[in-house]
Amino acid sequence: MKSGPDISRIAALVGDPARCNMLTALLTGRALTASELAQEAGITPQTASSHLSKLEAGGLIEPEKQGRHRYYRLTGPDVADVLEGLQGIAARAGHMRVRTGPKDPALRRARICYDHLAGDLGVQMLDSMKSQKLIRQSKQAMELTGEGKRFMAEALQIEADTLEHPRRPVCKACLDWSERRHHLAGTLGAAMMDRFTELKWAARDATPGSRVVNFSRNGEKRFAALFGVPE
Amino acid sequence: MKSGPDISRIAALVGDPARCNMLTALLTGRALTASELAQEAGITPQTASSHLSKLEAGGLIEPEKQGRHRYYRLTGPDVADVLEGLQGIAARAGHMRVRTGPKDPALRRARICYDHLAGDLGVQMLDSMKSQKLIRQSKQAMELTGEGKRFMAEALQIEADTLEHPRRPVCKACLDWSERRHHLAGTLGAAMMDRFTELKWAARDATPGSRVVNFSRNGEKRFAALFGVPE
DNA sequence: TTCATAGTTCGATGATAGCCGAAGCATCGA
DNA sequence: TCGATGCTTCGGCTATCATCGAACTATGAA
Repeated sequence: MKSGPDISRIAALVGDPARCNMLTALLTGRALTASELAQEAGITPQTASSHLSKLEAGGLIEPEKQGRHRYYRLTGPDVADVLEGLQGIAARAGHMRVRTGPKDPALRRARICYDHLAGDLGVQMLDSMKSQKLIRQSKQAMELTGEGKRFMAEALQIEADTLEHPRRPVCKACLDWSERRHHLAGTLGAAMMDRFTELKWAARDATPGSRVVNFSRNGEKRFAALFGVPE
Repeated sequence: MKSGPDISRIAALVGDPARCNMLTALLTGRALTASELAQEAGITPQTASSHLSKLEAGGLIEPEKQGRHRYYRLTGPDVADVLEGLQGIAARAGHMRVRTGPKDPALRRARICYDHLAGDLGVQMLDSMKSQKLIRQSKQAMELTGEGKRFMAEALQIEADTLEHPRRPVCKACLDWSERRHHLAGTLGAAMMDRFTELKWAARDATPGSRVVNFSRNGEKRFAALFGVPE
């Protein structure tokens, strides 16, 4: 009888317009930062923070800490299913709604994430390194394989021994801003980006504050020879 | 940007504990009256009425008027899907909840609905009559087929001509209280119940106010020979 | 170290909405 | 025609909760 609060609590979380805007923004599969979600919902960061902790407590989203950012994503496909089911009912009952499309193609292609490569090309690189068995991922940790160490030495003149650092892992999965998947961070990720720059395969955009990375024609070709091309 | 209220409105409908209790009560597939839903939610009929009109406006439930009762059911399987999806998420995030089982088996078996047969046997009868092509259902209206008229005359000594009435249809689908499906009302439904009583196949329970209909052993056998048995 | 940015916590405010009592319709039974 | 029952509408009360300003913590950059 009095055993009220269960499914209605979850539904009430989705029932607030601000939270709902956040969730539908996450429905694309991309993980977004708290600030981005606040902007998406049209509310201040304080309010957003409150909403986000409620959504997390309700098990609808989960955070991934990334430096001073906090990326949020949906906890699973079942959450997305429910949201899409609600969309279907809402469409039947009244007004539709169109989601805003993807933004800024330049940033999505290749950009700097602190000191390593991110964007489509960054994700592609990590994917390729995994399928080539240059990197082995076990549980939380990632590490270079013997094959991987040889590859780095031959193809990019990077000696694995020089990468060790007391407070920073060699390999680290870093959540990508434009994709839902990870790219490669850590000292290896930084060293590879450095090498790309030295080899004049790529260069950071001249515009101050821009995170865009421009690949040369030759650089893109060499990159593709090692790691393939996205899509 | 400001195009806020759509899917969150639907979710907010489910988000209220009282409304949510109503919806989960309807999740069994049975249609329930406004009063029953009020009791299920633990609120007064006034409050329930307000909730029900909101749920109806949101396209989650639809009413079927039945005399002075108002039966509500979920509008479709997609609504049930969303509710079950929410249950899954809620179960993952916290406490489960067990639904109350079915009630009062005697009433569910066979009972009087105004003047005709309802319950498992009533639903079974209409189902059987449809599959035997004794009744044809087109759009809203139902009518006896030629085959059906012969059947009534031979098996139950009911002449179809005598059933016509200026303000009441011969055949009418009536929503069953215990099942989600319809049984047969109208002058035909009433005439058949009368005949069952005359033939001593069945009798209304002696308890004052009781709606239970008791079938004799012989009556149940004869009934089953014509219309089969439920389940 | 110092500054800037991302994010959180706290407290006060204000609006939304659930709730029930009382009264009004509608339908059924006699 | 006259109650009785199921359901709805109206009005007022109250509590919940979203919102934001201000202040605080943590991480990265110079």
